[in-house]
Amino acid sequence: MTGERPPGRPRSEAARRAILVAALELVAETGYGGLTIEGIAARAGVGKQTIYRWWPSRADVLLEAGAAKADLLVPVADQGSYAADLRVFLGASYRLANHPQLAELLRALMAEAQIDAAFAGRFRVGFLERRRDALAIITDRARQRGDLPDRPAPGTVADIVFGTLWYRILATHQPLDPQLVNDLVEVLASTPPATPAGPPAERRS
Amino acid sequence: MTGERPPGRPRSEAARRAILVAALELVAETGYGGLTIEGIAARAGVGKQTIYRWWPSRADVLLEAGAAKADLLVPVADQGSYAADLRVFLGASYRLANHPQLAELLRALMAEAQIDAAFAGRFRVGFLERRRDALAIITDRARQRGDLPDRPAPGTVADIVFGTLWYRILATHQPLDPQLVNDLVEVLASTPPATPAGPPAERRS
Amino acid sequence: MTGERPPGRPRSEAARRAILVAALELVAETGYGGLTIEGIAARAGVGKQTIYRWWPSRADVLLEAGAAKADLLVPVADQGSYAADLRVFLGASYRLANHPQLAELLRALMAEAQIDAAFAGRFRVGFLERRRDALAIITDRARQRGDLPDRPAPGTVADIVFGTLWYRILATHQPLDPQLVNDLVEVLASTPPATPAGPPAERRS
Amino acid sequence: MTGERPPGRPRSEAARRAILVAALELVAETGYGGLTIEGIAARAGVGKQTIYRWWPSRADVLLEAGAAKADLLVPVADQGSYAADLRVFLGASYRLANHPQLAELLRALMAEAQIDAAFAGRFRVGFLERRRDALAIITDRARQRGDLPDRPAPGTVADIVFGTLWYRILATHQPLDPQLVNDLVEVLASTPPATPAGPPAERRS
DNA sequence: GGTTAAGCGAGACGGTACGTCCGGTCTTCCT
DNA sequence: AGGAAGACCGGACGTACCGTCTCGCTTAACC
Repeated sequence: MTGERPPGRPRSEAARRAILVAALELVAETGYGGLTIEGIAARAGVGKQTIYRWWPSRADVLLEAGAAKADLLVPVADQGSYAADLRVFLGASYRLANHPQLAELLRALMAEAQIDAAFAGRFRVGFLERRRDALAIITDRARQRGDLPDRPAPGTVADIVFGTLWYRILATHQPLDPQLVNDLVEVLASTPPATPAGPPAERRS
Repeated sequence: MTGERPPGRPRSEAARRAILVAALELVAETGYGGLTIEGIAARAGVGKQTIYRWWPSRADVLLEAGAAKADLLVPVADQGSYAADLRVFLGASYRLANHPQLAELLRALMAEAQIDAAFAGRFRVGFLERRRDALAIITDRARQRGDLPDRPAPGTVADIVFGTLWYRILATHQPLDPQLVNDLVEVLASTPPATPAGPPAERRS
Repeated sequence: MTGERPPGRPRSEAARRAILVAALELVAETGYGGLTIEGIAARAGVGKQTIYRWWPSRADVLLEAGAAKADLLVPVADQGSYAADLRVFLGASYRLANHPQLAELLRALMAEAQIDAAFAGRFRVGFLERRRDALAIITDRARQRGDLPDRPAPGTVADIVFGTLWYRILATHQPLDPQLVNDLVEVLASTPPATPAGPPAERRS
Repeated sequence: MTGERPPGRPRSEAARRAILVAALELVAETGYGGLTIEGIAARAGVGKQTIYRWWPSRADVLLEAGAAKADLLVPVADQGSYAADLRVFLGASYRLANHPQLAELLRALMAEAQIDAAFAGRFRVGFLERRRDALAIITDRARQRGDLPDRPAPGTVADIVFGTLWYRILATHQPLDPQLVNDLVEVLASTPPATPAGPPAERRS
């Protein structure tokens, strides 16, 4: 059976949680530049070795602390149309990124991915691709439904959507903006939010 | 007169250049994580103090080394239409970001901006805003010309264009892609590829 | 009765012996500086707790491993005269200390005694004083026999004899030397080699 | 010329002295087991690197701190006879070793020499051999003078003298003892301190 | 034959110090 | 006054062991 216990003292769930909480608090308070393994260990009341035993770097601690949240909090339920699905997905994503603490965490993860190539891989698999997969559910459904525009391929849609979101987080520090959601939905789903009748009147003057 | 020399020995141009070259080489060889002031100084045959005297951080050395290039190499000359202007701008930008050495430099700058708030400001003013200003020339010209779509506001266009570019650089490490340029131009300038009536003479990059 | 068994699982003699053997091997291979509780446990195939349960420190493991040997192997049988007794005692002691493995062990014990005061007490009682007691048998017998010089008191004799032995072990790493035994016997038992009248039958070692 | 300065900032004499003082204080207060590089650095107000730059180990700091003292404080001036020279030398040595602070230092050095073979070599050359050389001055003078007993060779005299001294320091912690000095002088120089007339009356009963 | 009690291998835990790296500052002489 | 050299104080790194603490599992004696 797979349920067998390995020998020896089992891992402390309390220590694991204390470490994740301490890391999130510290990155919110001091920024990623001020985040150190020693600081996390001290705040969590834990030996440094306990951190090194389970995570390869401080960024991996943050990754574990933050990865699940995005999955759980951004819905991909069917809203009846591609445009509606996209709008709900974008709105939830942007709302999430608007929590200062979470935005700081995302900045840290992306920064570390630029510095440490090994972490970049784990970040891609454990976070970025998961988010793309979530969006793929929406585009797949739209294709089956028949209301997916055929020119910006789903992969390009993901590049544009996540690119715009990340740019706001990393470069302008203003992730949320309802108007931006409207513009993206309009541009990608060709469905002006309030004017469903004459969509592309302003396309060419 | 402003042209008066301050007393004492003038700044060594040779040292300045050796430092910039050493920094670029090192960031290309070892990545930003392996870039240190001591390493730059050793490679450039320079005292550490000489670096600290003129730059606030290692990232600022890179910023000076790389900032001017983008300005010079991405043209904003009038191509006759908004779509054409955009296509040329995007193509040049993407081509630039496709140099591995330059992409590594951009990754380093964006990473440091997430870690060091003071540098983030200098990076915004010295690089990001300059790129947005370049794009603004194109949208301003399009507005005067009359072929600027009014729904995605110019600022949003910049978010989408640069967001997609940066996302490719930071997250997927595949910045250049002619198809992506096509899709963005189509989506933002409303030039469906199925409309051969338009002036897509410059489509081939 | 004292022979009653306490409840619970009895101490494992196999583990005890494995620990003593592992400690002796490791101290011989890596020196005392490379001897660790974790290393002993790993080599002996034993949990660390099993060592901590029975010995206060790694040095006490060595003490138990090596203490008995000296008692057993250095004879104090009556040789007929103080000089002869002394000669046999010294010869055996020096010969013992000439085993490299045992010398390394003695060095370790004396070193730890300088570092850990509590161990120093156990070392004195469990080793040093036992050796002095063995020598005291010889001096007592000489006093009763009447051939004990009265000026270097027995305690001083012990200081000189063991001092010289330990100095050779600790400082010069050349414990054994037949000529040294001769000199010490001559100096302490007043048997000038130039006086062939005396009973130097046992001179040749 | 040899007096040329190397380039760069010269070594700080203040830091060097602060480190030696801190090490001596700490070893006296906490014993060698409680002496750490970090503790020395903290007490001296010095970076750890400054210690590692100039000394290979904490014991070498103590060696430098203590080595010169013995040379300076134990006189080898001519007292007119071998016995008198020896008595003065022994008295000064024992008096020196009776300073608790210095005795603790000597214990630390000898202990470390048992643990670290590389340090043992430096200790021998930098301390032990120097002390033997000092004693050799006395035996050489005695030989020239003609009052050196010929049987315990000078090397053996050194083994006995320093052996007894070290044994008292390491094993009994009672280095000084005027009676011990008398006994050693008598035994090695065959000159009872107050009874120069009938030297060896009690030699054989 | 089940209960109780302790020893045992294993290994995670909170700590402390290690020896190294680098940051940013300073002190020296030279240009 | 700038610059090369390099020592300085400081702080975090990642590692090695310390001595302690759970775990599940023997291995006995006792009921």
